[in-house]
Amino acid sequence: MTLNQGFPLPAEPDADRTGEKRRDSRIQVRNREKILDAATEIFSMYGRRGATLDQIAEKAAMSKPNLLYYFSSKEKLYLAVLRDILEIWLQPLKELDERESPEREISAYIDQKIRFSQLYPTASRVFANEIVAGAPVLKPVLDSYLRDIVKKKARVIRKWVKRGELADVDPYHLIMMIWAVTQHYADFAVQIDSLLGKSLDDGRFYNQTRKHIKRILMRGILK
Amino acid sequence: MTLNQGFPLPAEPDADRTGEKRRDSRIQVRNREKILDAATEIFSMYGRRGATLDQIAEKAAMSKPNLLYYFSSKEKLYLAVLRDILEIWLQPLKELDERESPEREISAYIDQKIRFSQLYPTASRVFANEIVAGAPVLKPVLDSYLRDIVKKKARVIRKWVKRGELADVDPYHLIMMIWAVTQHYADFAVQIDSLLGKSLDDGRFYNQTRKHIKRILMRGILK
DNA sequence: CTTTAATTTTATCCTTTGGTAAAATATATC
DNA sequence: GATATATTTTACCAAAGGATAAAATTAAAG
Repeated sequence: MTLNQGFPLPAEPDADRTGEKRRDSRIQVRNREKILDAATEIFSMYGRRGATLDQIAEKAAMSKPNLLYYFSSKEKLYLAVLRDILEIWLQPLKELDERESPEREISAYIDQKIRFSQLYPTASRVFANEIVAGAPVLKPVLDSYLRDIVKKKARVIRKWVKRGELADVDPYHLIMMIWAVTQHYADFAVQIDSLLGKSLDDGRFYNQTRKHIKRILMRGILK
Repeated sequence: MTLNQGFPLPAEPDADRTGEKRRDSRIQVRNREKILDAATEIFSMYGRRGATLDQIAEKAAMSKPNLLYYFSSKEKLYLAVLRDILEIWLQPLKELDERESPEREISAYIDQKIRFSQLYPTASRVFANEIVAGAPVLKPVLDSYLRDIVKKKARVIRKWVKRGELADVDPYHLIMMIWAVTQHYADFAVQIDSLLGKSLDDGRFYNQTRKHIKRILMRGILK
């Protein structure tokens, strides 16, 4: 993963990459990524506080002090992980385009969200964990960045409603409904596995899920 | 809270209430409940592993050893909290009755679920946390108890479909969709607060949410 | 090949945390 | 109100966990 760019989280103020040293060596890149992947997994299982550097270091196959050489504290590492996630997470929403039909746009949005659940279930869980925990770290971002984007997109949906292309739905509830349903398949994957013995990794199941969600939701909101 | 009865989690084998002593004194009941409430809150914020006995004890306004007098370990306390939650959580599903119309039954089910999200948001979050974390403790319960109930109720839904009272929906996906959407309002409450400045505590918002969810879902699944 | 800079390891520190022991206090029962 | 039982407090402990220092090793540059 690691497509972190221009993200609105406080760009870690220092310690990591101070004073604009020579940029990431090959080894630097490889290890940072190894750590971020390991951290994502451990944070998804134990949460920001329950996760330990020992576990992460072990999963990343390096010593704890070595890990701390790349991310100077647990908190910074957690931040780095979240930064990566939020960017991917929000991308699809930004693409909702009022000039297209709601049928096409919302359908595509659901597709992308469920795709994300398939591709990055662990990342999704780190995010879920952070929010369920009360967003101790992300709260400011939710209050500003997320809020703005969603407000903008709510306007788009409202326009569709006014044009009579969509039933009279509340934009916010609709968006949250889509989030809830699509993320559920990543966040509550164990439960789904217990009930059905399936996961989104299974291509058949993935498609069945996708279609089912879309069928019900689209029927529910189209005129 | 604390309506724990006949729950399928391993009835704590000993240590608490060994050898059938004289039953809970008034003080016993009061303190157990105080602790369970505090624990629910702390576990919901920090997870099973991130939560500390110190925090829980402080919130319950007693010393740590005193707390340990009532629940002999953190793990036992966590179990006790989960036990309480799961019972309430599953109750509504058990009530789905094939002899009634799906319109009425599913509508009532959604009502009950969203009600639970309003009444016990913190409990819901402890549960969410446990599942997101991979259900380290509840997995066996999901694999047996939950699985059986859901299987039974899936049959009910399938019957409605066959009778032509319901669109051709997959029962499992439908159930999960309802879970996802209703629990979302408790589990991701911070996010909703960030976006809308509202919570289910607000009676107006509660009703608007309830109706909106039902409108879309019912439209989506009724013939 | 050196020399310099980047990376990794080893040893260690201090704090937090789950849990225990035993004394002290309060409550209930006769 | 004395005795037994239940509850609470105080004082600890060992292990875990985040973090640092400094030595050792490896890689890069000239």
